[in-house]
Amino acid sequence: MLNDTNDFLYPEKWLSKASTGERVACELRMRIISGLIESGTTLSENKLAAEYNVSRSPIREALKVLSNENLIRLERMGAVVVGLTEKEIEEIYDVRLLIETFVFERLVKNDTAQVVRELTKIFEMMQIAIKYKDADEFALQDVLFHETIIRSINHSYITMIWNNTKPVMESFILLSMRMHFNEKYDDLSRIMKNHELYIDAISSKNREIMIQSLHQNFDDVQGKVDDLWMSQQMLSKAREQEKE
Amino acid sequence: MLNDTNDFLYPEKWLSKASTGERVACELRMRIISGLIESGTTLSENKLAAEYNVSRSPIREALKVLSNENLIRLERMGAVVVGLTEKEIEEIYDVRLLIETFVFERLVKNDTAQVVRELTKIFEMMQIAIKYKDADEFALQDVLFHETIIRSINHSYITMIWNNTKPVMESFILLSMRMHFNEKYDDLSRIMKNHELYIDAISSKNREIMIQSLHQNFDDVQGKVDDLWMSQQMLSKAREQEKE
DNA sequence: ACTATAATACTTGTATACAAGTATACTCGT
DNA sequence: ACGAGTATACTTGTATACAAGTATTATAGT
Repeated sequence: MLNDTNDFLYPEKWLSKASTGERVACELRMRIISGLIESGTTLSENKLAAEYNVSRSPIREALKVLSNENLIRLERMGAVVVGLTEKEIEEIYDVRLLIETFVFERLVKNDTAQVVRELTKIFEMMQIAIKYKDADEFALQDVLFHETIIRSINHSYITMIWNNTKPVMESFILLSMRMHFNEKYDDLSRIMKNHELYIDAISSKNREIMIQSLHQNFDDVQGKVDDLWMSQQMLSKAREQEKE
Repeated sequence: MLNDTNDFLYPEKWLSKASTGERVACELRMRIISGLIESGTTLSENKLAAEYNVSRSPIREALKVLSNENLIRLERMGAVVVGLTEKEIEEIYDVRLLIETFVFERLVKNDTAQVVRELTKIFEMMQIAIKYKDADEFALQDVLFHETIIRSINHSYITMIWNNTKPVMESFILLSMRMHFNEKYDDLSRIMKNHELYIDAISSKNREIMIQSLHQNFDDVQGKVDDLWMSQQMLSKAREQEKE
């Protein structure tokens, strides 16, 4: 109905106790970021409600959420899809760099034993995810890793920023991981190395290592951008074929 | 009905083409930040709808907004007011410092003539607001000043952060300005001096001056925190008297 | 007096209904 | 053929209705 080849892009198991509105938001987000819904498209509440077989209430809720995330622009008549270009991806990582730097400066003033413990656990979960080639789980843990760092300083407004950027980041990483999880083991080991570096930096409170790992992050992002671009290409090709 | 002595805290003229939901959000925000609605209170959609004589739809919308701003926590039964303590105010200014520093680093790479022009205009508007003792207008222009700086670099996610922090900041500054506008002319001139410094820093692209003005900002905030505290005291006294 | 259970009153989430406004398309007059 | 104006089909914003679930209170049994 929505898309013959791939009804739901967002893992349903992550939506166990989510409301209809959240589900729609997650699904729409994935469809926008993956390029399945092209930038510039105008979405109508009624059409979406019909498409997803729900009422306008949850649709409105979802659109508000996506609007907060800068994925759509709520206009007088319809919601215009903004989408995620390379520029936006760079910008979202600007923000992550910004807040993670801030968080690090706070972290080094406190006892980091607890957070290091948590991060190590997540790190090991990521290894298991790799072992069983579970791209979705890996993406989930990857995002959780950074979330754990950010939330550890109990800064309500930094947490707020994270909450607003997380969904887009999560969807983006999810798509990217699905794309190259099975082939590019080199990249994965590089990502794991970098996460190890993060833990080291926090554990030793060493600013130099932190800067190094943040920089490596940028390289990872570049890879992810390429992946997303590939993903969007593939999806649009699939769509073309569907039309035929 | 809402409050015998002061029906609306948020300037109605700023809500000319706002929806009911936005109005409710603005009003509730002011009531929470001013301390009229105490932290820990549980708000119910039905009660709010009855109180404001509107349906639950705009109330729900407003609560979602306030939840995004960390002023309330949406729980299973009711929305719990978090409020704005000194800690949160410090944190919101952490964020502003963070993003304004980031913006400055971007700004110095571009031509700043246009933004300097805009800032100068706003600066003059602020002077007029002082001249006519219009605290609300002054607060509006003050917020607009920073918004202009932040939006000037066209960074969608930095703008997003601004959009999410702006309402709280605006309400906070509004209350603070109303509190001491008539007495403390010294503070006002200090604020104006600081804004002049901001313009100088951007105009000359001088990092030293920028840091100086950002630091002065902190002093201003300290004053504002005192004002808010005073304001909350006064309002709660007024409430006590009302009860008698 | 106290506990367990049942009834009740409240909560949110979703669906539907309605009103006001806007863009599109069509018709009529020239 | 073409422009003005109207009709129509859409849009959102708000109100209301309903359903499912939760906390509270009252009641009954011991």
